[in-house]
Amino acid sequence: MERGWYKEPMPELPEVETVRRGLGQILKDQPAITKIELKRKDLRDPIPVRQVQSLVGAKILSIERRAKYLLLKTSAGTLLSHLGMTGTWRVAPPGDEKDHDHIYLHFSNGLRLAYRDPRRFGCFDFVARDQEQTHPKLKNLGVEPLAKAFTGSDLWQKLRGKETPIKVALMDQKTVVGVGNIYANEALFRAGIRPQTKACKLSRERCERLVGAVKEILAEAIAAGGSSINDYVQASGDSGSFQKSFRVYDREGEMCETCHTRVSAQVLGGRSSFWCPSCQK
DNA sequence: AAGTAGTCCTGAGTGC
DNA sequence: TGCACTCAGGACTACT
Repeated sequence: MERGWYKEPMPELPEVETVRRGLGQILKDQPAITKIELKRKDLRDPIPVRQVQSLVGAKILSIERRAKYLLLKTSAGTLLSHLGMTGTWRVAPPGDEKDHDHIYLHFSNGLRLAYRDPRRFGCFDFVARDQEQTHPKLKNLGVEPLAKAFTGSDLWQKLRGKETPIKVALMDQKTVVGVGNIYANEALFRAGIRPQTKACKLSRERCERLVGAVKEILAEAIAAGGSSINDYVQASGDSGSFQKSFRVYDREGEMCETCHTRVSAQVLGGRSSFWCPSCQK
C-alpha cells in the first residue's frame, strides 16, 4: 500500500458527518423502527437494552451529529452511535450478514441497517428526550470545530496555562471536539506549528492560524466525502472510495512535499505524531 | 488539578 | 507457511 494513503475509512469527524448525511438520505421518509436486533449487549460500553428496545415503533425524525456521535432522533428518545475505529453503518438486504455485525435496525419501509464494528471501539446508547445536555457522553463535549464559536481567541483562552503539547490539547475534547489524530497532525502541518509546542506558548496569531487550518481541513474532507455519500451507507461499504492523502500523517522518513525535508515522528500523549522539521516551527 | 499512563479490541503488518 | 509479536485509534479511568 502506498504510504500516506488510507484504504479503510477511519471515522473521524468528516466521515461521521458523511455517514450522517447518508443515513439522512436513506431515512428521509421518516420510517418507524419495527425491530432492533442486538447481537450482543455491549460494544465499548454496555448497551442499555431495555431503553434501546423502547424505541421500537418510534419514527426516525432526523439524524444529527455532535462531535463524532451520531444521533438518531425519534419523538420517544434518541439512539446515540459512535463508530469508534472500525464502526460502519450499511444497508443490509436479506442475506447480507457479516462477521462482527452487532446491531440490525429494521424499518417500516423494509430497510435494514447493519452496524458492524470488528474492534468494538464504538458505542451504542440511549438518550432520553430531556437528557441531551446531561447525558454522560454528551455533557462534557467542547465546541464544534466548524462552529462560529470556535475562533482563534477562543482557542487561545482555552490554552492559557496549559503546559501540554498543542497536539495533545487539540485532541482534548474539552478544547474542541472531533479532531482525531490524523487531522490534528495535518492541521498542525498546515498551520506551520510543531506538535510538541507547549499549548500556552502559542500566540493569538498562531491560534488563529491553527483554527483556520482545522476548519479548512475538516471542510475539505467533508466536501470530498459528499460525492461518495452512498458508498458509505451501502452494502458495499468497503468500496474504498474514501481514499485520502496526507502531508505528514504516517509518513515518517519520507520527503515533505513542500520542502523535501524528511518527516519526523514522535509519540505525544500516547499517539503517533508527525511533522516536518522545516515547515513547522 | 493538571498531566501521564493504562485500558479496551482485532486485523494488518513485520520478523524470524 | 506459519507463528509470535507489535501497532493503530477514541474515550475513558486511574494513578501521581
